[in-house]
Amino acid sequence: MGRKLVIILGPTAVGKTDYSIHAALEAGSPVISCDSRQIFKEMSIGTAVPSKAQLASVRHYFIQTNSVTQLYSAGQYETDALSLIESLFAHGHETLVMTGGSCFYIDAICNGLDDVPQGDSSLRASLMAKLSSEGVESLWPDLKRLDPETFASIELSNGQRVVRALEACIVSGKPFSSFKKGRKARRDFAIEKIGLTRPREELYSRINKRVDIMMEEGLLEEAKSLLPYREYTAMQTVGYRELFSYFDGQCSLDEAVSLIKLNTRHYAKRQMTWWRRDPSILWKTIL
RNA sequence: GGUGUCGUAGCUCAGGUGGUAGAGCAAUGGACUGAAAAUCCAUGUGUCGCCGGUUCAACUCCUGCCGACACCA
Repeated sequence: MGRKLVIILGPTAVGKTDYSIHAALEAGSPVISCDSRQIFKEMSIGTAVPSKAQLASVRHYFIQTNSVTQLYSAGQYETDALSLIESLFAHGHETLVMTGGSCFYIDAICNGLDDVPQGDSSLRASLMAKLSSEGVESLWPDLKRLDPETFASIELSNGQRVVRALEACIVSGKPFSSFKKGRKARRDFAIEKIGLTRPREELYSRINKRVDIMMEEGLLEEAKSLLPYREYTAMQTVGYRELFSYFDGQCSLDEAVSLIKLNTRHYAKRQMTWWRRDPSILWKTIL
């Protein structure tokens, strides 16, 4: 048999951690995490990082290795994870287990991202400033001029997308769309996707319960200690932003907790929407 | 017991000189090429509390009843 990457995916709180540890032990593989938030060392309770015991049972990668103070991205993850995967295969592994719920990151590993230039932080900052003060519409003329193709194809009301496209056009002097190859990257290993799922009602009640447990475990204190970092993009994370607004006096603690549950449910729903269109996923219902 | 206000979508509430109703949130569906736990888009039929009356027509006006709240006893 050839080299194979098994990706265990599924909505938040479905039960990926336990499942992937078992799968990894069986395959003699470490667990390669594919989670855009568990990668940050500052957060642990709110991101449901694996427990110490779980981490001790199998070698994990990309768990709490980076700082929220440093921008991380799907592109960065693609590079980092691919090189790790290559080296693990080179050291004799035949099957590797990856797990996580970050759809875009998983996609980057499976299909690759095109090589699109990134704007520097000051360019992005100025575009973002214009976005928030004058609205998306104010960015349209520039995008239309620099990249009519993208202008015609993206959701123009999505400010983040417009800024991203515009920033690529400006730094490169070429249209954002010209960087898109329109074909998937080739990987020299097989990919098998296993999707974990549960009946929606049950998933939602697991989410609600997990948030209560997080609060018991001290999420409030953790969030308070992270207040100094709140401006970093990585802190735009469910479980923290709601508590930040509680600290600001914008809502009661109960309201903040309810909002965490709600936003987590919304997140799970978006994850399912993303994966629903992927026919290559082998779904397993956990009961 | 009396008086008053209210009773409209899962929730909070709009509305109409009488022509069977609409917002926010929730919920559901969707998008997604370096912020992705982010960001964005779409979808609103519900005995307008119940029974009767007036009317061509009542959720809207009127009688009564039930329920909630407030005040007075």
